[in-house]
Formats: sequence, C-alpha cells, structure tokens
Amino acid sequence: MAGLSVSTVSRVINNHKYVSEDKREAILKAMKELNYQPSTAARQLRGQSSQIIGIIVPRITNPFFSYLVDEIQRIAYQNDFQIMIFQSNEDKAKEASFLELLVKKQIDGIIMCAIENDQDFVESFTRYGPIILCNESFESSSIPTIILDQMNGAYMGIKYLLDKGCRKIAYCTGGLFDENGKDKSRNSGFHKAITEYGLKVNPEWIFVDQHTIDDGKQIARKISEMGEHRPDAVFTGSDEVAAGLIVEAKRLGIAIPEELSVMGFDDQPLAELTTPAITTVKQPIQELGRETVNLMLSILQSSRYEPDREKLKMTLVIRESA
Amino acid sequence: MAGLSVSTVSRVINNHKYVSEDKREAILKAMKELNYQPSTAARQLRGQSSQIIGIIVPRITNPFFSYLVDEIQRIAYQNDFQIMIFQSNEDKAKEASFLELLVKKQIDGIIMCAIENDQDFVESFTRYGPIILCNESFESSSIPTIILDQMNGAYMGIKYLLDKGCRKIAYCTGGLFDENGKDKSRNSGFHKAITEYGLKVNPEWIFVDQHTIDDGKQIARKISEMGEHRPDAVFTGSDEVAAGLIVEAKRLGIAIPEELSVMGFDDQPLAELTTPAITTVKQPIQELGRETVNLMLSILQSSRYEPDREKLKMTLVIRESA
DNA sequence: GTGAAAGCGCTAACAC
DNA sequence: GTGTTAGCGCTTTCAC
Repeated sequence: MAGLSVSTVSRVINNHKYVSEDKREAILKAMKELNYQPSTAARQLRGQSSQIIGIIVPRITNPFFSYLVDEIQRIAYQNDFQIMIFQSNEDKAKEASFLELLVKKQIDGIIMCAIENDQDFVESFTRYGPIILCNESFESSSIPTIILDQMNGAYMGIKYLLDKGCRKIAYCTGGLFDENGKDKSRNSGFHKAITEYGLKVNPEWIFVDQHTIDDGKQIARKISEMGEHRPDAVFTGSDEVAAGLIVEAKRLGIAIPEELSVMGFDDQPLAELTTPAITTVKQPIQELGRETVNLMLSILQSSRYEPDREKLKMTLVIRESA
Repeated sequence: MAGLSVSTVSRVINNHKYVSEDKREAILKAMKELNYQPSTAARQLRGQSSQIIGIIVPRITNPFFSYLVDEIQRIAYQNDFQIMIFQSNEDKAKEASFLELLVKKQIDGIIMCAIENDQDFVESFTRYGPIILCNESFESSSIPTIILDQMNGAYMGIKYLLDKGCRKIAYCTGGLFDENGKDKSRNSGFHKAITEYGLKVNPEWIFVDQHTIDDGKQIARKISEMGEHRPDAVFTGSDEVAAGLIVEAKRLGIAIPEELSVMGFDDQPLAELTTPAITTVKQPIQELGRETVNLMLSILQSSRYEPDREKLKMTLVIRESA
C-alpha cells in the first residue's frame, strides 16, 4: 500500500537504521490505516521469541500466588512480555505438559512456583529455554533460583511463640514433614528453634498436608479433643489454616490467644479480618515476584541481573492471635 | 529418522486415516526418541489456531476473578486449550493492547470479564475472532454474553434487609451510581426494592467506587460520624468491603447487626471468617465460568452450545452480619 | 537506502 | 498409502 517492499516495511517495524524518513512515515501511515499488526506466529517461526513467559503455580485461587502473579505480570507487561499462567494442581502430568510448551516454543521461559516432578526431569527441559525456580528449590541444582529464607521465617515465628512463654508448640506443614520433602526448610527452622529451648518434637502435635480454611477447622476440633494433652500454641504455616483454626476454636470455646496462641504465615489480607486478628510471618511477595521476573527478563535479553537478596527478608507482623 | 516423508509424519500427528499401522508406529517411536514436539508457531502460521483463549479481568487478586479463572482454565485444559490471563487494571490502553492480540492471531478468542473501552471499539475486534462478555454487558449488542442476574441479586439482598425491618439502607457500588455506568443492574435492583417499600434514596448513604477492605473501613468511619443520621443497614456490594466495614465498625463500638446490618456480595471464603460472619449474596462463579468457556469452545469449534441460564441464579447466604 | 529471495516448520492439495 | 511441493508472514542476507 505504501508502494514499498516487504523488507523496508520490516525494517520500519524493527526500528532499523538506514530507512529514509519520508518512506518510514509513509509506511507507518499505511500501517495505521490498514490496522496492521505483525503476526506473532510468523515472527516466532522466524526464530524470534514468543514474548511470553509461563508461570506454574499450584492454584491461582491461593492469594499468595495471585499476588505473586500480579506483580510478575505488572513488570512483564512493562517489558512487552505476556504472561501465561498454568495451574499444576499438584499434578505431575499437568506440570509436564506445561514444560513441553517450552519445547514447542510457545513460551520463551518458565517460572516455576511449584514443583511436582523430580529434579532430573525438570532439568532436562532447561536446554529448551530458561527455567527459574521461585520460592522452591532443588538440592544443589544449576537452575537459577529465587527463594525466601523459609527456614528463618519459621524460626522467627516459633521463636516468638517460645519467647512469649509457649512450650507446647503444635506445627502444621503443607508438606509431609519428611526430611527432604516439601517445606523442609521451614521444618528445620522449627527444629532449630525448639532445640535451642531444649524441647522435643511431639508427633501428636504435627499436622501434615494442611492448606485450607477447612483444614484449620479440623485442627481446632482435634486439639479440642486432646484434653490434657493440648498444645498451648500452633504454628500453622498458612493464614488460611490459621483463620479456620481461629473461627472453629472460638466456636468450641477455646480462648485465643489465652489458651492457644495461633501463628499464621504469609500476611494475607484476611489476616487482619478475623477476631482475634492473626499474628503472622509476612513474606515479601512483591519483592519475590520482582526479583524473579527481573532475573528471567535479563536471561531472555541476555543481560546480567544480580538479584537483591537483601529485599527478600521475612518479617513478623504481630497482631492479636499470638 | 523414521525414513519417511514429512507429510506422513504430519498425517500421523493429525491422526489422519490412510497411514499404515507399521509406519505410524515407526514415526511415533522416532518422535518419542527425539523428544519431538510440533512447533505451535508453525501450525499457527499455517492457518491453524493458537489453541489459546485470552481472559481479561480487572485484577486477578480479586478472589471472584481468581475463582472464575480457575474454573475456566480447568475446562479449557480438558479441551486442549491454554489460557492467557490479562489484567486490565481498569486501564483503557492496556485493554486495547490485549484486544490487539486477537488481530496478531496470538489468541483465538477473548473472554472479557471487564470492559473499559466503549462498545464500538470492542465490537470492531469481533471480526478478528470471537469475543464473549462474561458478567458484563453492552446495551443491545451482538456480542455473545453470559451474565448473572445482578439486578435480582441486589434486589434479593436489599429485600432481605427491608424484610428484617431496616429502613435506612446505605448502598455501596463499585461504579459511580450513574444511570448507564458500571453496576447499573444492581443499582436498579436497589431502586426496585426500596421503591416497593415506598422509600427514597438518601444520597448521603450512597458510597461509590468501593472495592477494597480499606474502602470498607472508611465507610465505617464515615457512618460512625453521622450520629443521628446513621443508616441502620449497609448493602456493600462486595464481601471485602463488608469485611473491612465490620472490622472497623467493631473497633468503633458499633454493634453488628444490632445497630447496623451489613450485607456482603459474592460469598468469598473470607465471608465466614469475620465476627460476625457475613450474610451475603452468593454468585454462582463456577457455573458462570463453565457456561462462558463452553460457549467459547463451541464457537471456536463451530458447534452449537446453548448456555443453561437456569444454573446462573444468585442465592442468599444468611450468616450473622444481617 | 532499498528490493529480491531464501527459509523458519508445518499442512494440504496434488501426483503417483 | 506415501511423497513432492507450495505457501502461511516474517526477518535477514545479499545485490544493487
């Protein structure tokens, strides 16, 4: 339409030098009139990138992840990248099918905020594009990893309960409390703190695979039935579990924090809504998202970026439940 | 590698008939060994679809939308579609840039759960691919629309407050309470209910542009300062606003529901966590997501699908705050 | 400065 | 049943 060749048009689109000003303008004008948009498919095929970053999360309905994704997307958008969100739903096969999209070149890189498959399997995909672990990690892996100090987070929370005078501390985990499984860093923070106080783990007070408000309610019921052997505090590892626990404990007539201190984790919006409001360990979600996506962008643009680990500190938010 | 031509390979990938069993197996074997994955870019370029559906939401951190997206993605995944989530952040230009992806053929269709630009502009994109409005609508548009009966939802909520004996009902809206703007259906449900009781709108008790927990707290403070002219009930239009309102009202010594009834909207998980727990209007989010994505899938696969409007009814969830 | 032409990986029409 | 080939829209040499 501008009476020029495709190559000149391409040069204009890609901001090449050596295009005379008048022709550039003629082309831009024609593009506007035709409402022309270059086909991403063709550009991809030609060896360019898709300008899409994939993010794997367990579930987007978990506020921790929706806020994380929110921040990642905000920054990606500023850098002309789209985000594709995948929910692994703790399903190995589903996660694998997302990693395959890297092979298909549908996405340029993957940020994994959840890991279902084992290390070797995941690492085998790194040759198709960058993979970054976000708030998850493998034992000594070459995969770039941005991680919060979960061990210290748990340690801080437990230490606070101990300093307050609690000695019978129950502990909830989203994992299975095994040596090398999920949440192992938090587990060791827990161990470290109680060991410092010369205490031992009471297996009756360990609750595994805890995630939801309903899980929290269940715990309240179990604790209520323990009679003499009740703990005097619960580290829940999740504001949602803490919230459910508080609501149900109140219904059962357990006074919080007098009879039972409850410590959350994350500092989600709901933490200030319960009565009593939840004392919790705040994770710096925005900073986590920012460092992760900046690292990804730098890899994709083959520049350097040194994550600022200083910003990734957990903090204690003291409210009423402990 | 299998010693066969590309076309035969293509036929195997696309499950064509007329491929002998032995060659098919040879090809599948080679594909496995090479860890081969067809390039989506090339397939797209060849005129196929991208197998991606875009969803525009205001913010993914709003639980209403994260649950909606969760359901849509679940069903899309079952049908071999990926989801690309866009956050418009109530930004016209951002929304426009997402609609352009339809032109670039990066996505096959768009589900709009938020509308920032005007009708003509949005409709101009329908020639590039299907657009469906989800829980939003234009006045008499040809764009397929799946919508909940917001008018009835608001009516139910207000009616309940009136039946309980409240006569001084404050009303919050996420929009601006104008005739044709956002949330106009809810506004008319409100009008309908109070008119039936022979009441009038008190402009002092109308709160516009209310969305967050903090907004709710502000309302509590304003109401507290009204002295004699306090309302005896608030229809918040959002569980988050209701939650903030309840927390702050309690701090200010306003008894809920005795002095002030509070009605939420959505039935989000947090609705049962506050004290008192929130009485609210439940939106059938899963059904909404399901009908919407099924309609989209049917359009993309050029089959027919008749949305089941029966399932899209709002219900009242009575707890303690009203 | 600009244009012609090759080729990215795939599918489908056509030939055999 | 299988192979050959054109062409999707773009970028990038290579000529001029």
